[in-house]
Amino acid sequence: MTNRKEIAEKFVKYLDENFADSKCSLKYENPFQLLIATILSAQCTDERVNKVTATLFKKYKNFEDFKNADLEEIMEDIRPTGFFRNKAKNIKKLSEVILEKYEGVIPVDINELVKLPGIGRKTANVLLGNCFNIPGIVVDTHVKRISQRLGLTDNDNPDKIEQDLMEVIPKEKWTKWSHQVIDFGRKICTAKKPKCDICEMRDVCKFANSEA
DNA sequence: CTCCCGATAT
DNA sequence: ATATCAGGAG
Repeated sequence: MTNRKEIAEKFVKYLDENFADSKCSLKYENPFQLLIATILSAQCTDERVNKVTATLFKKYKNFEDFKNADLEEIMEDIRPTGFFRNKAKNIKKLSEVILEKYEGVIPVDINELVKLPGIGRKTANVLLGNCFNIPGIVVDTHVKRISQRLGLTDNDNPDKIEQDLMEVIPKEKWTKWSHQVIDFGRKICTAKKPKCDICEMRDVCKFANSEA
């Protein structure tokens, strides 16, 4: 009998041994840049986001630049990241709100952040964890898939998955753990053909044991 | 639940 | 051709 807490402990240990130096793979120099980069990262690889932001941040250096920019032009500038119409609208609107309601300062509070257009708990937790040292579990596509495969959650809703994970992962590890799971998801526990043969979690993994 | 959406891997 | 990528909003 291996329960969730035991699986979580084993997983934390495994990740620390194999993904010790995982960190944010989005490139940024300040909270403004990480916020924009994370919005762009929805359903897009970080590699592509980095390619776009490399030139994007030379043109747009702060929220004023996005607020004053033409919407159509922002769309073209971020087009390769996909969902470019929604993302451009959200970035422009969010820039206006931060300037007008928050006096140009990003609110360091998840309950305020998620009120902003285009920002959900995933994006908010990325920003808070990496720029402000506020622990948060980032439930993205990798964390969701792997948590379900390992049986760390039975839920499909990201908010509920986040709650389930907060119960079994030590709070001080939340941010680091999220980066580690994402690296694990990219290299071992991939969506398509997971490398169960070389995965040390195999013996406690429902998914691995349900495969042929 | 659906829609938004381009680029790459399989 | 289809699945997938650091999701969020209506």
